[in-house]
Amino acid sequence: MDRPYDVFDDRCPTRLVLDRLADKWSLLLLDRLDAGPVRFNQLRRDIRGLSQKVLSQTLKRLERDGLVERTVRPTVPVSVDYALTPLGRTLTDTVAAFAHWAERNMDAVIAAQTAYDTALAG
Amino acid sequence: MDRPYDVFDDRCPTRLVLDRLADKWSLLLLDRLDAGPVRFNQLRRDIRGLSQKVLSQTLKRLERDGLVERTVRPTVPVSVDYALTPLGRTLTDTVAAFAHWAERNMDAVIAAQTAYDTALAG
DNA sequence: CAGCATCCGCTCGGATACTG
DNA sequence: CAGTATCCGAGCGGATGCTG
Repeated sequence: MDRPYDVFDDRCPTRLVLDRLADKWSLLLLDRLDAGPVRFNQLRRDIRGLSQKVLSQTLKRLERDGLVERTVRPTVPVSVDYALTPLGRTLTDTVAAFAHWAERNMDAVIAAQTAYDTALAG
Repeated sequence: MDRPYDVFDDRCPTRLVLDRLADKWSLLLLDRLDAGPVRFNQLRRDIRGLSQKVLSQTLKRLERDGLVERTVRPTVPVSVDYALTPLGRTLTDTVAAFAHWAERNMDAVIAAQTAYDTALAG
């Protein structure tokens, strides 16, 4: 079969999707949602440094792309939780791999940075 | 063992690494370099839409983080090629998964977007 | 060929205040 | 609780021109 989509082509629509996914907040959100449905303010608390505005924007985009599902429960006051769709769930392994990579290889990265910087200074 | 690093903590250094990796151009570069060493202008040509300035910046950051190795060969004129380090190679599976995901699930994403948009319009 | 330097528009994203 | 609305500064990144 031929390749209908190619991320290396800047006119390919996959670029737009890649642009959304290749985002710090999107990755952290998808990773956090893997454990199960989470409510809005809980996400805000869990993902440190994520402002309410950006959280709202990012969730909306992920929902539009079909990765996240928004559920409103008619309590008083209203409660909303976010969960991964089946489509979104196909990404969690990859997303988790990313986060795990940073945490597991941080020391190697720091070492490389130090070596790089001292090589310039020397 | 305890967890020395936590990407959900905004004071954790892994956030900085995640920020670098969670970038469209970094992902495309790492993916492109998986096939083997590539020269500067070749990368520029292969990754459509990537400007020379951003290519240069991104390569330098990836080199500093220890993911990419820069090799200068004393030809005339000088030729430079970039390759993945062993550390960088530990990421390529994940990176490839991302790119492949976008290409393979594009139709589902488009369908979700259309449904989302028409739901708003209706 | 493989970059660096500069200019600059534009968007991202933080802070703040307000609503059902 | 779960958002929306607005303001605004910082920086990403494209365009252009120049170098060894």
